[in-house]
Amino acid sequence: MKTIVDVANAANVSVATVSKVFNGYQDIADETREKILHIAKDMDYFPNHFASQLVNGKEEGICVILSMFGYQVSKDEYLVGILSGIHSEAEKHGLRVIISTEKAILRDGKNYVQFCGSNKFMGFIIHGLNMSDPEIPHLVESEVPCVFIDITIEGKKKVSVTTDNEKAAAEMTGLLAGLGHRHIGFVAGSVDSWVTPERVKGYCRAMGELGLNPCIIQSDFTYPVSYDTIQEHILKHPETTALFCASDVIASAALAVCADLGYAVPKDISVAGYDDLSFTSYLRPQLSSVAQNFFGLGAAALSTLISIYQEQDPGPIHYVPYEIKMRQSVAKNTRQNQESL
Amino acid sequence: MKTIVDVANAANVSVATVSKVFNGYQDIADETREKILHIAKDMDYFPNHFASQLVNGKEEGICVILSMFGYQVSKDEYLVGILSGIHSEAEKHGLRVIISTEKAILRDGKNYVQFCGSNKFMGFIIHGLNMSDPEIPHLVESEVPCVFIDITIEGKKKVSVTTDNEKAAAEMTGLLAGLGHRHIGFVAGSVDSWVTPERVKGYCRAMGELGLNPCIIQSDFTYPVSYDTIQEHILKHPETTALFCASDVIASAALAVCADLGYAVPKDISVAGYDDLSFTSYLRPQLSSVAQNFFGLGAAALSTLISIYQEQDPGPIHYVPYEIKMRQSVAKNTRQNQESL
DNA sequence: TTGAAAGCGATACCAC
DNA sequence: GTGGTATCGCTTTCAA
Repeated sequence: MKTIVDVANAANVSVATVSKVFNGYQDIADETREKILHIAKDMDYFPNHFASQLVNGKEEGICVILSMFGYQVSKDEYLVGILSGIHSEAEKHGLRVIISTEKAILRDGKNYVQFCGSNKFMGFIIHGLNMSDPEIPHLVESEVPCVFIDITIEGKKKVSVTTDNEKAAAEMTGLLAGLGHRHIGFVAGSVDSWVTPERVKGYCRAMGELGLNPCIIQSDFTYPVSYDTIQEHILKHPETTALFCASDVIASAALAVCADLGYAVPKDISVAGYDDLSFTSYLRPQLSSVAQNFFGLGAAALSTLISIYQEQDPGPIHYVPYEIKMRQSVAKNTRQNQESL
Repeated sequence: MKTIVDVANAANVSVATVSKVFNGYQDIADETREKILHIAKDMDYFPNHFASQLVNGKEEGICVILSMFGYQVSKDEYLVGILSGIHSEAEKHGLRVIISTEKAILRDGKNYVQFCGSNKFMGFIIHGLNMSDPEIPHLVESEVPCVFIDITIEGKKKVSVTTDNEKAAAEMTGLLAGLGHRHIGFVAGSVDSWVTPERVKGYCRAMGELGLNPCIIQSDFTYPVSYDTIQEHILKHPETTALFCASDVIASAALAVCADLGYAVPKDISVAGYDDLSFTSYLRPQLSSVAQNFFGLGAAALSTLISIYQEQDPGPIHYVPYEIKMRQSVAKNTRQNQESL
């Protein structure tokens, strides 16, 4: 690989001059600049990033920690949305983004704080964090800027970015009730997920305010478990006229259960999902859902990280707007089992 | 941030000793090593990555170029599969991976070759390349190791990694024909995608070998366009008993068209997709599909890149095995319009 | 407008 | 076992 010395020699100037050209200094003769630029391009020279970083020590990278990355299982579309949002925003600021897993960071016996310092990162964006990781407390106590997606963690220079799950769940519940539904079941996702209690809370609050009895159907985020759980529930509670599911995958299972049990959606049962992944509109009936803005979540995570890094205080939590999409799978309640009225 | 000097001072040793401890040298007294390690951890010191890189110049990073990243539109689940595979493999080799877009690389007037050299990357993994990019020819002519996913490009240290689209399409076509289908339509994706002609070729070859008339329905990879195109075709060609779609999204549209037109799937029409994204099993009927191994594609891309980098010659193209998943949406042809027999 | 030279932080060879 | 120091490639101040 060519170095600045090679370019300087070829151009018959000093390395200082070459350096100045690449760093936008204006006190260089146009002729000299052109010559240097031309020669550099010709030999595919560009300043060694490590050497530059070493001397002018400005951090210009951020690290995204994706716990579940590197495993066969992780193939969820929303991750692409988040990453895409992060990149889009990073591009605007000229920041480079490194995606890593805990395992990769922790190798060689180092911890997150050391890793950040060693690489001069502005901070971390963390998603899907495994809270049992013993190194996390140390990170949280440090002053390393961190943005957590979909989980709240308190600490200095620590901010959470998420959808307002409680509000969204409450709103969807209200909409279902507004369509005349009284027996609205909520199919909850995994208990160990941070978003689960939030969504349950919103649902329960809304039901309470409406004077309705909440009914939680505890499932997880997988299709097969959801299918079985929902089927069992419907058989036991035929009075159910609406199912609000904590994810679109769960909602797909609900749709399948209804079809297999001979219930028409939305005529007999209304079904709503959460996330609004792209396949929801491929389903028949098309799924109503709480649309999370994953791209926005990623973009917000990055811009929040920048502001923490710049010593601003954006507050402990930042909500990214959601949108409720009503499609074919939800309709007015037409069944007459509204004994609670 | 603390430097090696701070640690050396605190431990009352020289910087050389500290350096040796962090580089696994064995000629250090256990006692000294422990002391240094302890002090370092205590002040969250870890060798500055840029300084280390500068002196021992071993490249240990690879760059993934994702053209369509950073845009709202890209939210396809398969990207996560590919990235996940790349990361999984990178972790094994202790390589760091940088994900970037052309735009981010090309800023400051540099090109791909310069970017690679400046960052001491082992090479690039490129997906979704925009071939009209004027800088690409220069990269291809260079000796920079590159692995292209789903596109073939010839050049020194240039290898393609892909699913054998032609073979897979031919195989699926053969399976459909084996079930008695004679009028098998192929719904093709965007013409400007590299995989499209490959899949068309496989389909046509199989049809030809079976003595059947190929019938290409030209669409793109979007749902709405596919819906309209397929609907039009079915109305014009009611003899069609099977639709082989170039993607699962297209196949979802086909399923919807059939439902809306009153055709039962698979009784009246069989439908097959391509990709096997996770939502295919949420559909009713569950979609038969050519399952691409996206994780494997990513992992293979990285290991191939390593071998090119090491001056091995893995050949111009590497195929990652696919799998054909037969589910509910495909069945034996029961219609009697087999006039071509 | 250009260049000499002092570092940036870490590594590794060579003495001791 | 430990330490002195040249060196990696580049940036930037200061002089010329």
